[in-house]
Amino acid sequence: MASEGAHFYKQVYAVVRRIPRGRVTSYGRIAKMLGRPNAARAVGYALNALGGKREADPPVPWQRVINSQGRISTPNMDGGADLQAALLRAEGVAVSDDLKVDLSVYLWEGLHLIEIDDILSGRA
DNA sequence: TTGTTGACCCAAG
DNA sequence: TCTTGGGCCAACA
Repeated sequence: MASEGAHFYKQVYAVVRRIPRGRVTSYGRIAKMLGRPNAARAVGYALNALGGKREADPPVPWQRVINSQGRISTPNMDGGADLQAALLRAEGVAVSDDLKVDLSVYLWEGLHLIEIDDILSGRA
């Protein structure tokens, strides 16, 4: 594979970038894709680091990542949660007043670990 | 190396 | 629906 030099962060970002517009997925789901079914916290940590800049280069659609309850867990500070809801709505995702998304409709199943490897190899 | 923290997940009550 | 408690992982001091 493309060397394990790729850190967990990179893998997380790679997967998040593959989330189709108008779809959402959960932290745990991403973690499972990376072969770490219980590393949801680490995923959140990665996105938290990204949140500091709000956008990275290349950009990461972090707004499409929510918790398994279909609820936006982004900190309200800096209007993060509100911004996320707005961005999702702009993509056609229905977000309730409680910042909840119907996963039965918008959930993105995700990729398989083997596909992740392909992406990290640069052949997306 | 240890302890703490975090945009989590799951099961119970 | 909300609150607890336990657990797993990665980054940081």
